[in-house]
Amino acid sequence: MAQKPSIPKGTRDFNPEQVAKRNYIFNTIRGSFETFGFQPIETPSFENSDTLMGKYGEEGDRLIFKILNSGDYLAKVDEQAYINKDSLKLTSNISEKALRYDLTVPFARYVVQHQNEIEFPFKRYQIQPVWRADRPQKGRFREFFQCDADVVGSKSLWQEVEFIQLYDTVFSSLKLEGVTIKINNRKILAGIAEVIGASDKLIDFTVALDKLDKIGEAKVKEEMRSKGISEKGISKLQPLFTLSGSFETQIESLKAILSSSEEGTKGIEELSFINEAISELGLKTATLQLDVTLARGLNYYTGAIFEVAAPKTVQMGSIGGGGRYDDLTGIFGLNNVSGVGISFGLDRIYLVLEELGLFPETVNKNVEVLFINFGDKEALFCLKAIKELRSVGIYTELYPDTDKMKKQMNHANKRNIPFVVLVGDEEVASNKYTLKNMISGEQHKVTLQELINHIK
RNA sequence: GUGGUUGUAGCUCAGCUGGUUAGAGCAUUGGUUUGUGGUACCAAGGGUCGCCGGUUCGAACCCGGUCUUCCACCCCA
Repeated sequence: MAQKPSIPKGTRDFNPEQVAKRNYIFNTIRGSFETFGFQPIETPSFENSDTLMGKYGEEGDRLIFKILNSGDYLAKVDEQAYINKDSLKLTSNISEKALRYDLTVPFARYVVQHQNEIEFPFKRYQIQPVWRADRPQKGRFREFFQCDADVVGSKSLWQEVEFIQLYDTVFSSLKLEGVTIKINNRKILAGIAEVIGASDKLIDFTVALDKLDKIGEAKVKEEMRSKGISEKGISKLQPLFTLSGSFETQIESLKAILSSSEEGTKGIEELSFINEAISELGLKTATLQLDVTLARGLNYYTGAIFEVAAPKTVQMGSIGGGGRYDDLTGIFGLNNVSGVGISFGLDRIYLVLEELGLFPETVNKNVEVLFINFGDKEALFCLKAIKELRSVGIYTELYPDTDKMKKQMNHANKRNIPFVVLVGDEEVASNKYTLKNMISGEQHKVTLQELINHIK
């Protein structure tokens, strides 16, 4: 045998059943997006590098797939950078394009580029693959789909409220009950950093805080110390580590901690507004939870931050995330256009639904009738009938070759086709069809009309 | 990027401390049954043991490298 072909690390092939299941998720999400008033757009798989670089933090830049320039790409390389093995500089010399890393930044670029055609506020959704040069592990791939819905051009907190409802609607439609929608606000994180005198270390501080439920209080403090946050500041954080109770009680505790920070207080007001609205409106199956440790690495968020956790019975990272970004289009030259959006991780949702057995039986619409092929004369006779069946929407196939009956029947069996039609000399002569039910084994001679009625 | 783990037939896996022609189940193909599938029985085909190199009289097994799998970290959907 020739050398076995393979696909790159972190990528996957999908068989017909998997595609059917993925489409089920896509269709459910798309349906919800559209009922909430979002319209679809698509953007290219790859963008100019400078559109993407620097938007996801240092770590993000490393995980962006760069596309090698075409032609003699070494010709334009900076000699000095080459000699010094200066990868950073060399990269910008030999690569000017990169695969998209998420859908939010390309969307911001789209908004700026098409600002004169767009009627604001603009609600768009986008379902496309993204690529990350990450090490694969459970639920982490190098190519995966994101399903994003964003609104730009409105600062209203009602958008945040609607996005929480949208999450709830989608997961309820997928019968995935018990998800937790975690919410936080960047202003609160900034406020806390301000209070403890670590405003300049906001990122380090939030990254450490984010790990609280994973590595525990002691190690979080340790990490903060190693990042240069003062002991005095860390001690001020103490109330945070013991924060618990309902959304409202947590809000009250935060108010006390953040009373001296204008920004922090603003964040609290925003969260309260959203929580009160959701309490009034109710959620179908999801739970809204305040999580002050929720940070998310993407550094373009400025207001609300969302993350969705799968039900506790499954071990899976977040299955969705999002937030508000006030300045994203500003980077591309369009100021004062605030955006907020959420994302669904299709591939992870798939794994969760699979693990919990939540895919409906009927995702895969199968062929219903297979006509056995006895020869060219009979096949032509069959195709006339097949034409009729198909015209009334019955999924029908003719076995293409005049193989042995046993083989043809076996084929129907393997593919779980429920009905088989046999047409030989006898049937052609009498203008009838022998219809066999593959499950019961029964068979009858019927007319074309009876055949259709029986199957429909 | 760091650390660990995995790779034997199409699939799931055996293969003792290195020792002759590498096995099983399922799947495939043919037959018992040339107008009847699922069951049964019989038979056959299919592997340079991920790849490259090394140690050895001898390597699926030991060593090094590389790719791949899965996991933890980093980070994240």
